[in-house]
Amino acid sequence: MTKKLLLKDVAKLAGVSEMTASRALRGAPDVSAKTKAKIEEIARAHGYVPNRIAGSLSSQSVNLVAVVVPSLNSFVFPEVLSGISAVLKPSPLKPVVGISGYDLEEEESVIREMLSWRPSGLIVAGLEHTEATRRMLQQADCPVVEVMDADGDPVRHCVGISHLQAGRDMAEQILARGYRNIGFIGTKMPQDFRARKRFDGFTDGLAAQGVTLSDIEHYSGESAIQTGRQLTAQMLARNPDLDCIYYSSDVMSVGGLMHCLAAGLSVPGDIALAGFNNLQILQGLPLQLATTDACRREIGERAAKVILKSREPGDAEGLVFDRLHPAISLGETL
Amino acid sequence: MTKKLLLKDVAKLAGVSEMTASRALRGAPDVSAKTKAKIEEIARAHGYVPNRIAGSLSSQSVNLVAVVVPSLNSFVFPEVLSGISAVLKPSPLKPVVGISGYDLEEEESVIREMLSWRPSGLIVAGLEHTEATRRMLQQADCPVVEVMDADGDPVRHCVGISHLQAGRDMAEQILARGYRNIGFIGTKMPQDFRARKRFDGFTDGLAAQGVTLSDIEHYSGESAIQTGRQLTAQMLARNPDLDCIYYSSDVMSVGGLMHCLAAGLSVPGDIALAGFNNLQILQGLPLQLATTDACRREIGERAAKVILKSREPGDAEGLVFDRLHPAISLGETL
DNA sequence: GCCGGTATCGATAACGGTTGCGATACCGAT
DNA sequence: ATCGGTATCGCAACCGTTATCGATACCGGC
Repeated sequence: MTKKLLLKDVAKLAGVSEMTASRALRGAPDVSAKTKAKIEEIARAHGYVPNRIAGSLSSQSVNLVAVVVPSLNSFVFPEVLSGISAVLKPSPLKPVVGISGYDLEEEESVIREMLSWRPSGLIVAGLEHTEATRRMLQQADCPVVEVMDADGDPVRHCVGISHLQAGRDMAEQILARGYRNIGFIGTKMPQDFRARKRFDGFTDGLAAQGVTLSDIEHYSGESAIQTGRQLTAQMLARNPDLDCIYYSSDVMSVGGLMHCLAAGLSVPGDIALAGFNNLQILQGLPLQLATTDACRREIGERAAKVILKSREPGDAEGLVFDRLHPAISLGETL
Repeated sequence: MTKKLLLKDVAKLAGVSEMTASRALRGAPDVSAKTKAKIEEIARAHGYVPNRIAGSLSSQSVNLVAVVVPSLNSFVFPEVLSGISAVLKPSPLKPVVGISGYDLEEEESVIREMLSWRPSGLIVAGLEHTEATRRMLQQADCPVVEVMDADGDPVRHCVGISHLQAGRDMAEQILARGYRNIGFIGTKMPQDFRARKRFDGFTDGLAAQGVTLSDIEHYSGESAIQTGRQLTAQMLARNPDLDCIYYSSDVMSVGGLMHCLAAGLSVPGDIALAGFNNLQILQGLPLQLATTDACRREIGERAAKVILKSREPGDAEGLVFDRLHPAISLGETL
């Protein structure tokens, strides 16, 4: 491991000034093809890696887009991420991920950390934040997009779906098919605001037709097939009359399906099942589970486009509020 | 959105020098409790967010650990990440993730980008890299840990398992249970070196007892339950005598199980199944699938510890080569 | 009341690049 | 040969913070 190589060293080796070397390596104009080739050759040969810390400080620009999501295990956010990456790919911007762990305090500290690097944009999941976070988002001198959720007051740009509406729509579909004895299994609400809204929308939609939930089960921690299976078993044990269960996540409804398979219950004959997200794991199961597509990838794509657009020269900074309309897929379990 | 607030502004507002303000906000010594409180109060009230670009350039230190993995969709790397995060949590270091997309050229560019930020450490999945990448890892002036894989020559530190051995072990277990008509379903090899090694180890283990694979199927793209189901169906259709299938990933073996359920095949009576990784989705399925635990979380934890240790003052920079020993779980499908 | 020692604070010089502008070289046209 | 214009390059200042070291204030002890 040799001494660390600086731009000045490369310049010296090439017999040019630092400035010329800098321009050559950045592909900036005003460098002859010959000197540029020579400088690049020398840089490559010696393994020069530019110091972007210095570069960014000087140029007052950082080609990074901060993306803050609650978790990466939940199957749902990686998809948003890949939408973002795909759109950013042809641009000089790169996404950088931060994890808030479904904790608003943690989110605040992650966002503060992110903003301290002066990114070119910030994408954050959810509309609920601490007061301090909202102030930061307000004052950040880069575009800010809140994604996933469209129920609430975005600080700046927003791309998402209405989870309230998604819950209501599913309630309607379920009622339309004659189910009346309905259970709900979802995450412990304080953590996941969107799941909470789906729950509220769902009960709302039921109430509109005079139906109330027959049973409710909450769990904490990440969703898992195993958890879905166990809670379904418990719920059906204590409430055998249930004819339908709505889950706050597909992962859980898969667990429900697994229980039904094991217990020899017919779906949807004995019990109907519906989840949310339209995760890839639904493909290939014995039955096509009912779900609502959360438009995860498209949300990511659109959010990234908002960031890109606001970098174009004459951008009017018109606030974007993109409400996508999720589609329900009834599958074979409703 | 007001003018951007600099340290000098905070200092002015507090009636102290920049230096004192800097120290106060960083929790550095040599500041009286009273002035510190005052400065913190002012910074908070005005929403001051320090510029870490400038700070890092000046202090010549960046509290970031770069983590480069092939993908975040594959269920496997998020777990490694969470191991890393957990260990890094009590330290000032934060992980930053980069995605190489199972592409060595892309990996090179991601690592170059990462190193240009001068992180405090680099963790990268796999031992296979381009020549240029190896040079960068060699010359990087931060600790570098290659993870997941232990079959090969690490550039510096290494924490992983032998996938060759994992494949061999599974072959042994399968043969020990009397299966002889064995199929393999795995990713298109050039992309995933570790899957390739498991394949090689597996065929090796079979060959040691005079058995050769009866059928092989490759697929490209990410693993998916659906893909596993389809390929299993195809393979069993053209080769009904098969008594066991080994998959390069649990996600695929789940698909295999789903096919068997649908086709009314008894597992392992008609056909035995085994996968790799010990993913969480295996929990809660109708049958406990055979698999090998890839020690994902522990690998992440250990790698992070290597980074932390090398930051301790008198560290001898002894190269770490940690081979973990994955355990096979036979489940109910072998 | 003087002294040495500690607690607290500030001026200055980096850190490693890039922006802005001025300088030089080179070219064809006059 | 001179001139204007363009292509190419370098000098100096600066980006926002922190390391270093020196200055000042304060305090108890004699």
